[in-house]
Amino acid sequence: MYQEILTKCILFSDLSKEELSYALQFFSATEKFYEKGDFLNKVTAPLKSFGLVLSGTIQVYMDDIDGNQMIMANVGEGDTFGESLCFLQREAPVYICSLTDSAILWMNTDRIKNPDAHFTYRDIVLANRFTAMLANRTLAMNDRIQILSKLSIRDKLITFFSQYSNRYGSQEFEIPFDRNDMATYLGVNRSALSRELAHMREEGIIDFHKNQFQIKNIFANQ
Amino acid sequence: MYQEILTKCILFSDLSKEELSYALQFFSATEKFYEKGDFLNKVTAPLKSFGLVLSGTIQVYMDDIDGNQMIMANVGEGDTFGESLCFLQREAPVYICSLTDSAILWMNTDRIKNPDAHFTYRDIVLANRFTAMLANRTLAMNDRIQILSKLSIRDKLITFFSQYSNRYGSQEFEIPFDRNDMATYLGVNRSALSRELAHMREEGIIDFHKNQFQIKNIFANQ
DNA sequence: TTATAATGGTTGCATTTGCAACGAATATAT
DNA sequence: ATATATTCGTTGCAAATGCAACCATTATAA
Repeated sequence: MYQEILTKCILFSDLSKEELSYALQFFSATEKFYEKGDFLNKVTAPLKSFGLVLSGTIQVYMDDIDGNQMIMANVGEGDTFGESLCFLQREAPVYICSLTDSAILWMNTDRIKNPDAHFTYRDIVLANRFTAMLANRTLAMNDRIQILSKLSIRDKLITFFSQYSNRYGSQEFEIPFDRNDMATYLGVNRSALSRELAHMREEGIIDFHKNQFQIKNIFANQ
Repeated sequence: MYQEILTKCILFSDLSKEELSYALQFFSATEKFYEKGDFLNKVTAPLKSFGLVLSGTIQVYMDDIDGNQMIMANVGEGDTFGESLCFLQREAPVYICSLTDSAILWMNTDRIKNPDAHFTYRDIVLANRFTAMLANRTLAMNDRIQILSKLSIRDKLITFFSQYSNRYGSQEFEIPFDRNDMATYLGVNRSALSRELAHMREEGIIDFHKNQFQIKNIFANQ
């Protein structure tokens, strides 16, 4: 049922039915269901598993030094969370909360970290897929850091748009955020973001409608 | 000669002489020397290796959409670069340039990605060390994203300081940046950073001398 | 020593941006 | 259908911050 979602994850993409079944077993995959508002972990214990969101949305956050909550990630369908902490068996004061009703596929890396004598070629391939997942994660985080490092909203937007444009090979693309999440991703205030988007549209640099954006002549001004 | 530097890298820490030798061979390690200003890669070709800086400092950057150069990383002694791109064999328009005279240990992940029939237990262990390196990298990038996501310089500094304080388990610590690099890391203007640091000192929240910082009562105000 | 470069602090100013409040439009639930 | 919640844009205002220019101090080189 969740087949399509699984195949979106690099761990399980392009596997035969038999291989998929083996992979799920290799990562000790078990499905669990949560209701809106449920907590997925105990803060006191280190993460023994990482998760793949099969349906719904979950949020990872930690308490800030001044008591506020720092949102670390909103994780939607097909995306994973906690891989690094799980692999490193690192303790971290993170809370994982289900924003909607959700289904999570919990997995662990025990078979990678504690290989037995029968570690086979396909085990190595699966371990490499896990590594590739982390590598992809660092590249995605790097993209975000590029954006966040820009000093002005305008520059952040230009970087953000050009990344999407490159990724899709097109001047026109849809982004997976609403304005609120977009502002969070860019690290700016929502209304200031709206204002800057309006300015850029006035200047003829971009056009947009809801999540659909079009780059017109981003190089022209500035 | 570079023994101490190697052992700082998770790939090579706590290895016997014999194991170290095997690890170097496993990653096809070869040393190369560069002069200040030398380029370490050809932009047109994908990265076939990742690097460990044995001495000196190198910089990774790419051309921005508007022709400016985006600095992606300053890599100092003992730190690595290009692991993700190398492992994924991903092409990316990055420039790698030596800021000083430098010595680089080039390595690759061929033995991980193309395991032969004799893939042994210690090969698995080394592959896992590589994975752990990536996992650590994502955690470090996450810390930086936490900081960059804050909207004010004050909040960025508070987050930055509390990370260091947690890491060293002390209210007093030394940071590895000069003011310029610190401003870049925090994603703010250097003089604005100096100004905010001065304010925080006036308010008795922190004290500092050069790279030596002391948190006094960061919780008090705000 | 002297000269030069690098580093860090200070400040005036213009601009940007966060913030709050509000309203319109749309979506969702009852 | 009606009510309610969500999303998005707009705007006035105050505060934060980028920017540039300058100076002091320290480090480095000649």
